[in-house]
Amino acid sequence: MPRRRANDPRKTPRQSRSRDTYDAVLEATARILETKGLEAANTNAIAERAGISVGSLYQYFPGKQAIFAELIRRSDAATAEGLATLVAATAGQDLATRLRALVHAAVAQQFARPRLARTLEYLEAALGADEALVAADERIVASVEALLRAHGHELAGPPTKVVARDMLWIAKGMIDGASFVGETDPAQVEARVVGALLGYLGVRGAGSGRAPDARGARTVRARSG
Amino acid sequence: MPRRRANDPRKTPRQSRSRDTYDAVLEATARILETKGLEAANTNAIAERAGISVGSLYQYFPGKQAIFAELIRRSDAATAEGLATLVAATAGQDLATRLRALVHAAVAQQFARPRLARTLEYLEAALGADEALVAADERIVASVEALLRAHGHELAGPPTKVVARDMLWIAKGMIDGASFVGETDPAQVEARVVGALLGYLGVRGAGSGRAPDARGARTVRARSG
Amino acid sequence: MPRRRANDPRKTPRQSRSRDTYDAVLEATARILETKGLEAANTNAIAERAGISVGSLYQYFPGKQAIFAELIRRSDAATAEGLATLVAATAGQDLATRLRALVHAAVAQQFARPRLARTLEYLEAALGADEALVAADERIVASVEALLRAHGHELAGPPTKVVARDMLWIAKGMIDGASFVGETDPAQVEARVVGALLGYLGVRGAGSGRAPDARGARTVRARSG
Amino acid sequence: MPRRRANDPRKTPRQSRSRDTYDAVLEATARILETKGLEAANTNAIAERAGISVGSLYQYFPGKQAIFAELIRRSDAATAEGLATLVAATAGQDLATRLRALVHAAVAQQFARPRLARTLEYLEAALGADEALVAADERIVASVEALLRAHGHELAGPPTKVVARDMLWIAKGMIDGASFVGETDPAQVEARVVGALLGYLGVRGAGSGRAPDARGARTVRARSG
DNA sequence: AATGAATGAGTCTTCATTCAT
DNA sequence: TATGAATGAAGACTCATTCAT
Repeated sequence: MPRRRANDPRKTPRQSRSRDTYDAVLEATARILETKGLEAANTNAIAERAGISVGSLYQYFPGKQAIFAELIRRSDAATAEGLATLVAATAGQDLATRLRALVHAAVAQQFARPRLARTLEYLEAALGADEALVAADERIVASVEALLRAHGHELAGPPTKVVARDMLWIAKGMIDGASFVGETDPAQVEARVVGALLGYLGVRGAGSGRAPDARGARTVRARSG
Repeated sequence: MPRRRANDPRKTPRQSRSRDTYDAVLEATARILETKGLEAANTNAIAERAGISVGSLYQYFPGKQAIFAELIRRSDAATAEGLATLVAATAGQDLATRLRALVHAAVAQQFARPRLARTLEYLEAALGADEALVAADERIVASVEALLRAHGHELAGPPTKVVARDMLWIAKGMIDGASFVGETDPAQVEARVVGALLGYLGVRGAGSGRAPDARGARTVRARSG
Repeated sequence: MPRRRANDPRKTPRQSRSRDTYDAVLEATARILETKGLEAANTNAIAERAGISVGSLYQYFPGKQAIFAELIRRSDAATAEGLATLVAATAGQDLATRLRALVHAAVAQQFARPRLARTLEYLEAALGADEALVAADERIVASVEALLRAHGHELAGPPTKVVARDMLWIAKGMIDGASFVGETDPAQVEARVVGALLGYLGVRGAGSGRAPDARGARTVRARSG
Repeated sequence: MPRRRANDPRKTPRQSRSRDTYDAVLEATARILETKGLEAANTNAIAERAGISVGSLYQYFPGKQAIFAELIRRSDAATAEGLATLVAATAGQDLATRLRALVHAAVAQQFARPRLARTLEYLEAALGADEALVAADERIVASVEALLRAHGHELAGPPTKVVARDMLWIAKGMIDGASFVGETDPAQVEARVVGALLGYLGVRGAGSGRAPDARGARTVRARSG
């Protein structure tokens, strides 16, 4: 429910002391969301967890929603950043290898704080878009698009942007699902996600140098059906 | 404020009058979730929308959470039911066709009430599992497993159950994403999802009788990377 | 500070039970304003004094300001009503006598709850006008206008309406002042106010049958100045 | 929240720098009261408007109430001063002329900052009397008393002090009222107030050299009533 | 069974005041 | 002396739940 006030932070803290307090609020909120969920994330609890008073909290954020908004912004910005970095760092390698790197990072993040990720996702939808959010999202999609173009995807099928988004949703869906169901081995998840992405692209993970079935990929015998 | 009481409905109403009231509460809740979101779904609003008094509401449900829980249960049960029916109804057809049928139904449901679906999903995670929920989930997975087995999947790769789950998460991720981003053409989404699922299974949609790139599938040229 | 919500009561209570609660809130507020002042009139205190819970208070009023607004409305309506009644009841009597009756009532009201009257006055200005308030004010002025016309005022000087307003302000100023300074004899105040009003109208209280100086009126010898 | 501390300023600043800061606080408060009202006059806003820090504010005033108190004191002192000066300056002129001068000043002040005047009045009543306030009030009344005595009022009617007070309240009532109702022409108001005062004193404004009805005074035909 | 008024704990937010720097 | 970050008590308002009718 969007409040009347904007969800932008009240003051951008420059001094390190302020910066610390600011970050403490965000981290406290993240911890509460992770451990007790959205309902437990009230301003008093956040302030207490951050080791400050409610009054101080309101000196940095105009309201509770703004804390959530900033948390989402940071999370999305970090993802965008990480993705771009990884895409750049793996330039020259083959597609499967590069995807594996990206998926590895995504899985790691989700498995670190599954509930937080899920809650922020819900909040992102509930709070409504925001310039910064849209920008981060664009960067994320752009990174994947760049990757696809580097491997010749633009030649066929739906627009690259659509394909990039689909890949992101596939990965997100599978990773969320796995963590929700309680899977414990990130490597297994990772392998299956990469398999799914390559499958979606119509590329069998041939170049990976190992049997496709080893961990993730699979084949369905063409039978009666 | 989540009470310790169970989330089971207070009584399973047999009489049709009671049944109507009970359903009215659920439908009212669904409508509010869809149109105004979780924050607006308070017991007073629900009762009013359902055309009854709060007191009556509490005659059928032990608390607000129980209404949500039942909504989720029904939604999941309906999905399980529908899936099983579709799988049975399409017996003998080829895999791609059968998947297309399933995905079609899933897309239709999500596009009908996107916000409701997303909110229930969040609530399902926030409220925690529940016998009935687990049961429904099992049935859903089982339907897909059956489908896979019918087409010879059990022979290779990860356990069929894991594959089934992955497929469900892939579909859910893509469909949610598409509706979130505001895609308007269900057919497009459907085609891409089917493509992704077949790709994941290592089956190129050859049997579908039309060019794979037409709507959903795509190929990546093997290049340098 | 006008709140976002309107200052109209939430529901106009028809049943006597509700009506009682509604009135209890208003009376409690009046009592607190009279005895402890505006700062002490918080919703918790009001509810407690009214013998109800805060929740109930909010079932009848959308907010604190609305309680004040209604209090003002009632006070102004009562004044308008009383004035109109008195003017009608004294028809046929001479002007001085009629004014005396009006002033008598005004003094009585102010002396009954001086602080309440003053606070409501402040709030009326702070809250800003309101249809009902304006209407009551019109009726009040109209009563005095009628009185003036009945005694032939319309023939000379500023518009009757302006004169009527002046008279009201004169009376209000003097009565407030007297009660503020702590005067204890209402009769004295009353006599002086009547004298001032007649003097303003250019009518010496000749017809009153007693020496003008007896209690209120006075004469200044025309001397050097 | 009224603390128990006295409302006296913390220190009477002698140095001009301190004096400036002190005055800046008072002026800032006055401006806020005038433009945004009492609710907006919080210490942070005052300090900001005064161009100082809250800390500094508390170096000069023991609390918020003390600022208001000093503002009232100054306002009343200025009124007392102005009145005394005007009375002295107009010595030898006739009563109507002298009253006109006083009323002119009063109207000018009220029309300059109507909301401020009204709010201070409310605060004066709410905060309760204070030595300095009482002293200023005595001086104000004394000025009017002196005026009356100079024109022979002491010979008849209620004590001169009472008459003086009445005159002050009449003027205040009318002027406040006029500004509240939104009258825009100070001259009109002025004329009517002078008329009312002379009428109260039993003096028709004969000496003023113009028709009494022209602007302010009026006559009521002695009719039946 | 149904009603809906009543409850009051809990939540968000403000702001007068203090105090470390 | 000045600063302004920090404090936390207090206040407005909501809403899940109960219960008298």
